[in-house]
Formats: sequence, structure tokens, C-alpha cells
Amino acid sequence: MQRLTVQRQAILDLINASNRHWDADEVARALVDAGASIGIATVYRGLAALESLGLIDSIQLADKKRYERADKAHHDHMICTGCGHIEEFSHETIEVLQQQIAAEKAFRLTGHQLVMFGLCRDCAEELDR
Amino acid sequence: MQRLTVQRQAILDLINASNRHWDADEVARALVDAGASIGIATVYRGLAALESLGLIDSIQLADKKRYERADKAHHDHMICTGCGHIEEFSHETIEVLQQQIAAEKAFRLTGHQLVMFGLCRDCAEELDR
DNA sequence: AGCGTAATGATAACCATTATCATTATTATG
DNA sequence: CATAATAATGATAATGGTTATCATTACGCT
Ligand SMILES: [Mn+2]
Ligand SMILES: [Mn+2]
Ligand SMILES: [Zn+2]
Ligand SMILES: [Zn+2]
Repeated sequence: MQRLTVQRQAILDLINASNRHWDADEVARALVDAGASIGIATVYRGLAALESLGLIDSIQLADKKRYERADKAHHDHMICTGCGHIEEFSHETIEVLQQQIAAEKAFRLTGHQLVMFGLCRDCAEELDR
Repeated sequence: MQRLTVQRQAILDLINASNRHWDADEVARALVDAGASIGIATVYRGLAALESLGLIDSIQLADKKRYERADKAHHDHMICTGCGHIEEFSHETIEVLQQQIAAEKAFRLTGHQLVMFGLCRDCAEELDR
């Protein structure tokens, strides 16, 4: 990315101003709703460009990729299969153990993604009721 | 699944006879190459049906779903981004810590997927050379 | 101002997966 | 056994997220 265009700045601002995990379509809709003019292809390219610079982070879910602010410490995700709510967590021991496992297998670790699935408190209660 | 048809039995046998992580297309091709007659739609349906019965397991990767034998103990995966090699591992402490984290957040945990990315020994050496 | 190049946006293409639907196979029933 | 009910198959269309194409526009620089 050589140019931080107005479109890319708008994407970055939108994501940085929230704690959500956005998919490309949500970003496009939010920007258009806010009066911006941006095509969906530009959103996809902008998200990829911003991520490659480390300005935003992403998680790859089963159906789609979701983007979030990069100015938070590394964390993993717990997703409610009932309502879609995403809870963040981090656990230093889990991180260290992963490095140990990689070392044992002679893997040069470059990244990881831990996603836990389940029901949030509300959805679990609703189900029990 | 009410009927374990010859097609579904063939899918199950193929997967059970290997340690690979198969995608739908690979399963279809392998069966056709082995002389079976099976359509790709039937493979997709068969894989889903077998999984829902717990007869096979799956991991959801970024681009596609991959299936494997279910008669192994639970494990997670480390994937080489160089050659695609998939290494399996399991770590009891990581499993327990996940349950603790879920309990703290009042999540009713139903599953998880931990994928580590990196370079296997061979690919790392190749890169250094 | 003019040139070189990166980015945009509409749209086509791609790819994995699911839906449709007529046909076939299997199971249940008389 | 014959036949009805229904589940599964397979060819193919459709879907949905994402990437590629390409003409046009915007930007940075001299
Ligand atoms: Mn997050
Ligand atoms: Mn495995
Ligand atoms: Zn929920
Ligand atoms: Zn490798």
C-alpha cells in the first residue's frame, strides 16, 4: 500500500472507532450509510492492505473474514453460536504452551487462531427455559 | 441419516483407511479413481451426514472444510503454510484452561478449534538456505 | 501542466458449498 | 411378491464470499 487514500482512511477510522469484528459487507454498508462513496471491491482491497500493514487485525471464521482494531493486545475469541456474540480472551499460559508444542515439532510458528464455540450466558439461559 | 448407502459407506471406508485430512473434492476424486460412481453433491451430503453422526471429524480451514477419521482422540492442528503438511497435537493443559476461561465468562462451551500456522522443519530449512 | 503509477469501482469470474428436482434405490406395508 | 412411501442420488443451477479484470480516476512528483 503506497497511498492511504480517503477510502482506506475511512475504513481504518471506522474500525478503530469500534470494538466490533466487521465483515467486508458491514464495512461497506456502514461507510455508504455514513455518506461515503466506496465500492465493495475497494473495501476488500482496503481491508487486505490495512491488514498487511498491521493497522487492523482479522479472524477467519467458517464463512467469512472479520476485521477488528489492531491496537489491542493479542487475544483469541469465544463465539456464541446462538446470537453471534464474540467474547475476547487471552491466556498467557496457553500462548506459551503453543510455543513449546511448536518447538517440539520443529515448527517455526508464525501465527495461530484459537476459537471457542458455545453459548453465552443469555443464550444458555434461554435454551434452559 | 436413515440409510448408510454404498456411497456413504465408501466415503467412510476411504477416510477410515487413511490419516489424511480430506476435502470434498479429494474424496470424490479418490472414489471415482477407485472405480466407484459417486457425484460431488453426494460426497458433500455424505460427509455432512457422517459427521453429524460422529463417524468422521472435520476441521474448518480458511478456504475449505477437511474431514478425517473420528476414531482418534481429540486433537488440534498445526499447519505448514509452505507445503500444507498438517501435524496433529494435543495438550491436556490447554484443554483444561479453555474450560476454565469459558467458565469465567459463563460460556457453555460446545467446541473449539485451535490451529497453529507456521513452517515445518523442511520448509523452514528451505527458506533459510 | 503533464507524466507515471496506484487506486477505484463496476462487473465478471472464481470456488466451495448448498439447493433443486427428476430419477433411482431402499424400506415398509398389504 | 407387489406396490406404495420415502430417502438418497446425481446433474446442474444457484448462492455467497472473495478475487480478477479493466477502463477510469486520483495522487505524487518533476
Ligand atoms: Mn477480537
Ligand atoms: Mn487431525
Ligand atoms: Zn449468545
Ligand atoms: Zn512444510
